[in-house]
Amino acid sequence: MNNLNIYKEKLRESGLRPTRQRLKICEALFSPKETFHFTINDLSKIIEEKLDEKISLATVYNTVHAFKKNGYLKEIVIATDKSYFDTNTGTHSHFFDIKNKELIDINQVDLKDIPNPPTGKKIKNIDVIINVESE
Amino acid sequence: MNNLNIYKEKLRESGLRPTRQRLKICEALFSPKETFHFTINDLSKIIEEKLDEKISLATVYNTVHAFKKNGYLKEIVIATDKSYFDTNTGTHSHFFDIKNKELIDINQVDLKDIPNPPTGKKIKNIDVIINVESE
DNA sequence: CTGATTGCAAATGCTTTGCATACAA
DNA sequence: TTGTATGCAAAGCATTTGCAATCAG
Repeated sequence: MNNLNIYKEKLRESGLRPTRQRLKICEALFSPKETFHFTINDLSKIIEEKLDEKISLATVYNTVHAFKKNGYLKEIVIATDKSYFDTNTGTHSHFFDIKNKELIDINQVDLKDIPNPPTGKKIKNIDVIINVESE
Repeated sequence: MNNLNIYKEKLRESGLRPTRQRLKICEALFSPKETFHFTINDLSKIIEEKLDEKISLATVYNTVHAFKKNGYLKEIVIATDKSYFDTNTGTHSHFFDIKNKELIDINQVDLKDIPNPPTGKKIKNIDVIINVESE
């Protein structure tokens, strides 16, 4: 695997030891051509079924959070009971179909006017979710 | 209490029986002059401490969901592990300070261009959350 | 070696459910 | 009376934690 060394390097840069588990997780997340959305449970299943490796849930949680902190993943805030993540870390927005929990990336939606934040606070980021439903 | 009959009427209109518990919840939610944000647990505490009544959590959950379904409450989608609700049911947006879990209402933020939804789907509503942090 | 990482199982916290009891109409 | 609502405790889930065993450097 050629990407292996890239992943190792990436991890080391972030002060994360390139363990077998983390490399598998990198493979699952970053080797697909297209970016995608997933829950922790999705990811765990992908690794188990497609990459033939069983990684403890605790480790998957740890790693996903570490990756998020280092900017390799983004969390998507939607009206669900679980956390969704996105391997697309560029600035963009989403359609969300709450019925089938389907997420679709779209170009960033710009606002007409960005309101001034309360005194003493600064804007960190803006989440825009366009909720849709089947007609 | 003068509002009592208004609440009773409102509940009946929605096919909800005006029980003692539901009326207390109405009082907690709709008698304050200002709208506000809350979690189920917040609401439960308010009723217990300020209205001197202990209502089962299950009932509070039931009622809040019934009120949401009938449009008396809105749910706010933010990056937290619990559900937040808003007694302000008008169209508006929010600032959210993730550190202290503080929500602030703002006028609705309009988008420059609303992207076309995927074929066969229609837009239901758009959530805009402006995440802020203390400087 | 030595601290970082893993994995398991237990714990946590929010929310939902089942079901007997109480209540509104 | 009769279906609705309540309340309790138990169950369900997603997520986190504690800690001993394992691994990377």
